[in-house]
Formats: sequence, C-alpha cells, structure tokens
Amino acid sequence: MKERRILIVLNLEVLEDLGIQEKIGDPVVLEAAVGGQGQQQQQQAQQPVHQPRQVAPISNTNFYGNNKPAPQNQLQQTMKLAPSSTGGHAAAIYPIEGLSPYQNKWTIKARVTFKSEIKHWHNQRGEGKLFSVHLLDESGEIKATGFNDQCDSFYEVLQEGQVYFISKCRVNIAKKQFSNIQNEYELSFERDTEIEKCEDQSSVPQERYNFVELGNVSQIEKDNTIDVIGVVKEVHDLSEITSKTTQKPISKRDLTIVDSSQYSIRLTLWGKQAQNFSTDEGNVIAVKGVKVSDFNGRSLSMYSSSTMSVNPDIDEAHSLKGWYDGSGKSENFSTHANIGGSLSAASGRKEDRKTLAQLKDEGIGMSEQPDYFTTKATIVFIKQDNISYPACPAEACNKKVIEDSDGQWRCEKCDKSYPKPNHRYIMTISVNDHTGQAWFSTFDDVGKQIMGKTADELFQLKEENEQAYLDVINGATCTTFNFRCRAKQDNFQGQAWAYLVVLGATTINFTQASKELIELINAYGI
DNA sequence: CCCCCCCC
Repeated sequence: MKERRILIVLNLEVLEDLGIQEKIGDPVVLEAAVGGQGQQQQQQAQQPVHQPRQVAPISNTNFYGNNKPAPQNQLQQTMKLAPSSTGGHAAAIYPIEGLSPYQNKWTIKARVTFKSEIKHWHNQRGEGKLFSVHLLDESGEIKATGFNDQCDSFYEVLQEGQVYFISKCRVNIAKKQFSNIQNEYELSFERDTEIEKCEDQSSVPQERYNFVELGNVSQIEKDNTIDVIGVVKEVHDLSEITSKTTQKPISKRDLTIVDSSQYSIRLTLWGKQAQNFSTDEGNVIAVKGVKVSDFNGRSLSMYSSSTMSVNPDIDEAHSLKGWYDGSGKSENFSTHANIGGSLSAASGRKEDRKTLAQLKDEGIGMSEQPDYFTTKATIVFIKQDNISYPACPAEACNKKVIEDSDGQWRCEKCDKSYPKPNHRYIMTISVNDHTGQAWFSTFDDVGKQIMGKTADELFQLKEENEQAYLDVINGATCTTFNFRCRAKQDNFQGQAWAYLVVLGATTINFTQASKELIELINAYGI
C-alpha cells in the first residue's frame, strides 16, 4: 500500500481578509518539507520503473494497465477556484484523487463518463432503488451512487458525458470487489449534496484509459478488470442464453477484436449493450473496465458498468486505424488458447508448459502438493516388461485378477471369477525433448492412444505373432505427443523422486504448435 | 443501503 500522509487541520485563525489569492506566502510541497524519507521516495519515483513488456497492476488495486497513475504533483495543479454554486463563497475545486473521508469541504468538477440505469432491489434488509455514475477529472475517477430520494433528485440531473460541480457527498471506502473504478473511495449522494452543471464543458477529460495490449492479456489473471483498445474484426449475431443463476434469458453478442500485437480476442457484450451494438468491422473500439475471463485461454466480457467508445479521438485509436487499414486487415492473428501457463479450460487447473529439463531444475513433483504440467516430448523407449496387466472385466473395477487352477480369472475385489481378463496398459515410457529425458507412467487410455490398439489386442498379437507385436512397439517409438501430466513425490528405498503420470496425450497439431512457438518468440520482445 | 454481470 502506498504511503499516504494525512494532515488534519483542527483549527485556523484568519489573520487578515486578503480576498481570494492564488497562494499566500511561499508554500512547499509537504513531502519535500518532511525531508529524509520523503525525498528518498521522490527520487525513487523518478527512476524509470516501467518495463515495456510487463503488465503491472496500477497502484495497489488489481486494475492492470500500461500507464502509471497521475503523478501527485498534478493534484496541486488541479487546485483551482470554482465559481460558486451556492452563491457568496467561492469553493476550492478539489481533485478527485484527493477526496477522502477526512475532509468534507470540497467541490469536484467532474465529467459523468457512465450513468447506470435505475436499479430496484429487495432483500431481507429492505428494498429501494439506486443509480450510480462514474465521475472523472484530470486527477482520477470515482464512482458515486444515489439511493432512493437521491436517486429521484439526481438521476435526471446527471447526464452521461456532461461536466458538473459536485459537493457535499459522503465519502465511503470503496468495495473494490464490486467496482471497476480505480479509487480507494466512492461517493454516495446525500440529502444536502449539491450538483450543478458546469458552463465550461471542455476542460475535463472525456475518459481515462489504461490499455493492455491484446497480446499481454494472457499475463492478466482471470477476473481482473482492464481497458483494451482494438479494431473490430468480426461482429457475431445477437443470440440469447439463459442465465444459470437467474434462469432468465439474456441477449449476448460476441465480437472479435484485434490489435497490432497480432492477437485477437473475443469480447462478449450482454443485454442492451449486445442488442444496440451496431459498429461495423474495421472500426476502433476502446473498452473500459472489462472483465478478463479464461475461456479459450483468455477472453473478455463486458460488465453493465463497462463502457465502450467507438473511434475515440485519441492517439491509440488513430494509430490502430492506420495499422489496420494498411496491413492489419490482411494479417493473421493469434489467440491465447493453449499457451503455456494458461488455465486449462477442461480442468480449471494451472497447467504450465515445461521442458523436461525444467522438471528437474524446478523440482516439479518434489513437493507435498502434486504439480500439473504439459510438455511436448518424443517417446524413445517403451519398457516391454509389464506393458499391461490382466484386469477385472467388471465395469470400473480394473483390479488385477489372478488365474485359477481351473483357468478362471479371480477378482478379489468383486469376489468373483471370470472366464477371461481384460488387459489394461501400465506402460513406463522414456521420453526426450531437446532439453532432456524423463520416465513417464501411462495407464490404459493413454496406452491405447500411443499404441493404437487396446491392451487386449496387443496381448493377443504377442501370443500369435511376436514380430507383428514388435512392429507395433517400434511403430509407437519415436512418436511425439503433447503430454498432460501430474507429478507427485514418491519414495523408493529412502530416495525421493518425482512420479510422473500421463493424464492425457494429444498428437501434435503442427499449425497450433507453430503458433505457440511464434508466441514464445514474440514474448522475448524481439 | 446494491454488489447480479450471466453462455460455451
């Protein structure tokens, strides 16, 4: 948490009525005046802390972006004097970033960048209605909510896009989990809140963004909130789904957006935003406060409080449009599907892609908790003793069966005998990649994939035609797969080792594999 | 004082 100095003025005495002054005397910035630590912090702040390819959270929120928050000294610049909204006394215009519960005599001059619809609620604690707005000035942004009477008073007054003087609100600690606004605090309108439309509508920024390049979205964890800017590549038809939680139907529209990082990503719009979307392919959209989801590697989903601006008049939009109309239109785009370190949609577990050398170097499978990883490797050797075992043929039993003296196969677990067993693979294979070697254990499903035959078929073949059997083994050797594995620590004669079990294997899709390699190369930022 | 943000 960033250190914050609070100065509470308990009393002051007016020595002389000087009227309204820009400043009195020769005030100095508080931090510098404190000396020592304060100066050190300032010097640190001047260091180039920003690394180009890294996507760092802004301040201590989980809001990600490329821009640093507004520097503190901007706050002083924002301190100006406002025309009175109440007649008589002039009020100091306060920067939004300076609002806190410790000070309530302020007026902000802010643009409404978003206004929600009126929402009605009823729960065990009561019922009511509310609306909320996002307020922006050059220092920052804040959410403000009007409940019940204040909903009636201010809903029509506040219009999206307009600039207002606002004062006398309550300042509460923001509930970050419910907000995509970057502020420690949020406002609620009170009975004596004053809101007045500002004559000068131009001096407040339209919106503030912290764009994350589409290629960097994989670095953002699921459920975080980001801003993105991209060119609309595809507009999918409006569809309707039924919400699992509310059982209510809701409109949905998927867009595919792209940017010059040569990544495409799906952006889902909901409800009215989905219905009203009418922007054609080739236009730039800037989207603020969208949710990052892990579907298909990474995708984006609009909240009802997310906002979209079509072809905004900002540098990023102009350069993207230039890029797209020039070359981008005919380029190919990567997605974040199946990238190393992404979350597997199937299991929801983190499955890092590892090289075989990394397994050893990083001690994978040498800790209490199992590790999961994927790796691309080639089978170089299949151990032929114990390639399969005779298993109980009963559904989902799989217990090893023993042949009786009368030729029946006995299962201890089922307490039954069967005329013949069902063979199941328990292969141990040696795999290699360009970095090293490992032993993997595989069971029936994966064994079938590797051999292209059931263990029963292979067992039969070995009995009938030894050479044909060896041909199958040889055919499976030197094949390459993407292996999905679980690593668990085990002990053998007092020696700890990593027991690596293959949970699934897929053959190499060369198009996909090439894309992944290109992504890896791009990640070096060359 | 709401706080759900949906699907595959």
